[in-house]
Amino acid sequence: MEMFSVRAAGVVTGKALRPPMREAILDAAVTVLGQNPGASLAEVAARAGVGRASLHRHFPKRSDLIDAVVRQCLDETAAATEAGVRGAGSARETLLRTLEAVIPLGDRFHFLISVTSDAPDVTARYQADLEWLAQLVDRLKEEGVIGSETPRAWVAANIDAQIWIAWTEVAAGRLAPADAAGLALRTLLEGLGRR
Amino acid sequence: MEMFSVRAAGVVTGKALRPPMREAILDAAVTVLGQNPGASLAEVAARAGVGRASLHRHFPKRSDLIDAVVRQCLDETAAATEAGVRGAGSARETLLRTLEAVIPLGDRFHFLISVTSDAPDVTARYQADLEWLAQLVDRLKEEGVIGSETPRAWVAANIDAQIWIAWTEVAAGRLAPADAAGLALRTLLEGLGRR
DNA sequence: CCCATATGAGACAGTTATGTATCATTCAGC
DNA sequence: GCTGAATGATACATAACTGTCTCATATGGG
Repeated sequence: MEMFSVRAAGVVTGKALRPPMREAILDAAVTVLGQNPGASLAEVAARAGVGRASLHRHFPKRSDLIDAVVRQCLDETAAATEAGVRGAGSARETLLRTLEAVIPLGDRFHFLISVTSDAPDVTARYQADLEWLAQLVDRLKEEGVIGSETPRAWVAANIDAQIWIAWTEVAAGRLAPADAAGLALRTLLEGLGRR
Repeated sequence: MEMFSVRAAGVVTGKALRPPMREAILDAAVTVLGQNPGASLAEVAARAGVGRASLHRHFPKRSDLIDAVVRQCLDETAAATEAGVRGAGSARETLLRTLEAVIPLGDRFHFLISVTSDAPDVTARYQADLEWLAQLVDRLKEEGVIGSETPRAWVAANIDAQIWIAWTEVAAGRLAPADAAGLALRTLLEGLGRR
C-alpha cells in the first residue's frame, strides 16, 4: 500500500521525498470520510499511517480536520477549473477542458457533497463555484450548444452527475481515463441514443 | 408539519386514520437516515413524533431498523418497476414507465445507496435489481434506442443519475412532477444539446 | 366501569469516540 | 555525538449514543 499520494508535495531532503504528515492525514481523510462521513478519527489516522495523538496535534478538533479537507478540495477544484478555462475559446471547449480537469478530482467532489461544513467562507466559496457553473451554462445556451428552454438547474445537475459517473467508472477500471471527459461530454450533449 | 406520509397504510377506526407507529418510524428513518446515515435514533424518534423507548420496542437494535427500512425500500421499488413493466411493449416504453414509477421514490433510492446493509437476502435482492436493469439496457440496445457500443455500466449509471436528478428537482419545486420522467428520458437519450 | 395493552418519560449501565496529557523514542540538524 | 523537535503509544476524563429497565399514563375493548 502506498501511503502517500503522488499529489502530496514533498520536501526534498537529499535522498527521499518526505511528505509532511499533514498531507498524509488530509489524503486519508478524503478517502475515509468521503466513503463514510461518520468514520472515527482513529480510522483516518490508521489510513494515514499516523498515530491518533499526532492527528490531534495537527487538527485539534474534528471540525478543524473537516474544514481543512473542505478547503483543500475547494482549492484543488478551483485550480482545476481555472486551468480548464485558461486558453479555452468557446463555452463548449471550456466545458470539455473543465471535465478533463475535474473528473480526476471526483473523490474531492464526492467529499464536498457528502460532508457539510458550516464555516462561513466555505459556504461562500461553494456558492461561488455554483455561480460560476451557472454562468457557464448561460454561455453554453448563448452559443446554441444547449437548448435555451432547458432549466439551468437541470443542466447544472447533469454536469455534476456526469463528473461523478465518469470518475466512478474510471476508478472502477471500466473506463480509460483518457476517454472519460469525451464520453461525458458526448453523453451530456447528445445523450445515449444512437446517432 | 405532517407527520405521516400519504403512503402509510392507515387503520380505519371509525373516524380518524391512525397509522401504525411502525410506519411512522420507517418514514422518519428514510428521511433522517437518508440525509445523514450517522444520525442518532433519538433524531429518528423525534422526527416520527415517538418516544425513543417506543422505537426500541419495535426495532430492538439499530440494525433491525436499518434492515426494515432497506427491505421496505426494496419492496417499494420492486412494486414500482413491476408496475412499470406491466403493459409496456417496447423497451423504450418500459424505461419511460419505470422512470415515471421510480422517480417519486427518489428518497428510497438515495437511502439504499447511502446505507450499507449486510443482510444476505438484502444484497441478493439488490443484485437482482441491478441485473434487471442490465437486461433492460440490453433490450434497449437491441431495439436500437441506445448505441450498442456504449458500455452497459455507463448506461446503467446514467439511468440511476437521471432518477436521482429528476427526484431532486421535483422535490426542490423546480420541476413539475408530470414533466419529470419525460425530461429525464429525453436527456438520457438525446442529451441536453439543441436538437 | 374495568382491564389489558401500548406508549412516554426517565434512569441506568455499557460502549464508543473525542480531546488532553504524559512519557519514551526517533530523527534531523548542528 | 548531542540536542531539540516531532512522533507513537498509552492513559485518562468527558461526552454521546445505545440498549434495557421501570413506572406512570392513556386509550380502546369488553
